[in-house]
Amino acid sequence: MRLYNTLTRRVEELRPREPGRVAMYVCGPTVQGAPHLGHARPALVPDVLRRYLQWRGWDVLHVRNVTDVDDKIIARAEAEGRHPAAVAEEYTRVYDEQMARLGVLPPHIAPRATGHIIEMIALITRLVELGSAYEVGGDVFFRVRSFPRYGRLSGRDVDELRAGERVEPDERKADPLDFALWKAAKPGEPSWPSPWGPGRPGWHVECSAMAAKYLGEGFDVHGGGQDLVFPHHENEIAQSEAATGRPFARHWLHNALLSMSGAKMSKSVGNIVALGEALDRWGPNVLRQLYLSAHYRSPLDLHPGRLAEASAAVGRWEAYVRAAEGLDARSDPSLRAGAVEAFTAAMDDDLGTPRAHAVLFELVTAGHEHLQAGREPQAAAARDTFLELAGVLGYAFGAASDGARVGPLVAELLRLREDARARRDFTTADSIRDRLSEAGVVVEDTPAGPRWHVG
RNA sequence: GGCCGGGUAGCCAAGUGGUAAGGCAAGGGCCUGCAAAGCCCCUACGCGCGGGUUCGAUUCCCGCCCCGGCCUCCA
Repeated sequence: MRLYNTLTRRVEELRPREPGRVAMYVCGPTVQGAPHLGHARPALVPDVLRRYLQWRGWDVLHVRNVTDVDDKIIARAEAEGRHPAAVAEEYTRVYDEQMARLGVLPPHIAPRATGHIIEMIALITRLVELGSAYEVGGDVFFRVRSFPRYGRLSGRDVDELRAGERVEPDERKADPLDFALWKAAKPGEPSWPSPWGPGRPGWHVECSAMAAKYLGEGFDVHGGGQDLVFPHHENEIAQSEAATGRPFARHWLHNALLSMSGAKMSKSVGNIVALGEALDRWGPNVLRQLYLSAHYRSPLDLHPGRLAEASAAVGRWEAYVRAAEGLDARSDPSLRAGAVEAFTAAMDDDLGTPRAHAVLFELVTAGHEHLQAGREPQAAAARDTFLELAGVLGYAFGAASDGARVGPLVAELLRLREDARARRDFTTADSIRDRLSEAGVVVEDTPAGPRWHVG
């Protein structure tokens, strides 16, 4: 398995600390509101990596944190007259629920920042002892220039950073580059006791503390959105490595961002699409197809028509699964072997999901050809291989349970329609089909009789 | 200004030092009572622009242009 490593700017072999066992930490949500389409990509990319590695027989330990204390959560709580923890709790649930709908496997551990204040205080204390951090009036800052490798991940030179250019720096900092590890409590804000007085943690320190707690030093993969490379991940490295003297994470995985018709997705532009609404409208497979149709390191631009394309693609897949339903599974092993080889080659090469999609399309085309030629074992093998590989990417093709309750009714109507067709009463036959279509039931005539599905 | 991505057909998107996967859309055909689904055919003399290296470059090198991101606790 080869993966691009932001740290080295190269595609490198993924060599886990323990052979066959990958420890992965991914930056999760700040639970300040409902997730939007942009939040889905950094959840889906690690999900696909994890599913693929597991399919290849590796063990994966997946940790994704929840940032449940932060300025925006506090601001929202204040505006709504609620306790910040209530806001965080609500949106943690919303996030988990929507990730489940998207088909993202839940992480094995989902630590919350507020549950790890003690670990963070211990880390900060250590940094203060070592001289890497200093306290000023209840705040504690990390001394960036004390960490020689600062800037390595993001390719920045400390002397060229324009800290303070866009935002007035806190004048108590010894250096404008320094960042907060601990923030003294302000009235009305949540706070915890600490050696520096009541306060709350800075953002970056939670990931350092929680990754260390659950994955230890030098774990394998650390992931997140590209926008987190600087300063968040740079700061995580500085804090962690300054404290331990050891490498923090071996492989840094960053997904490119999403744009909407060429524009950044942001509240001020007003082009945010809520993940929940997109799921309602398109369903998990279509969204997943959309995200995986581009390589994870390429920017993904959404515009009208893009979702429709993904929907058409998934529709083609679903149509084959339906067409090959019920075929005996006496398989043609050569068919699976070839597809698996192409699929594996694509995925091993830095998670080449677009090429993996091509393998799926080719399986579907081959399957239809076999089906049309009456070669059922091969058609069944194409279906089974398709379902297996699509499953590795997280696609789910369940039975059409939606229609179960109306099945007998539809069957009766189709029987009436067949009678009409036998009489060449096409007006009645088409009327029945049209009415079913209006109700969401698609009818397709085949040599073996009519088939129907919801959709 | 610095750093990081990206610029391949109408749209999306792989890929390679030797002549461009796959999908969507469009067009033609087959099948069908008509559809739907499916199958077949068709679609980039060209891979942002200009140089260079080479027998040969879209793929390597140099310069430039355009788009996006980060440089502020944005996924």
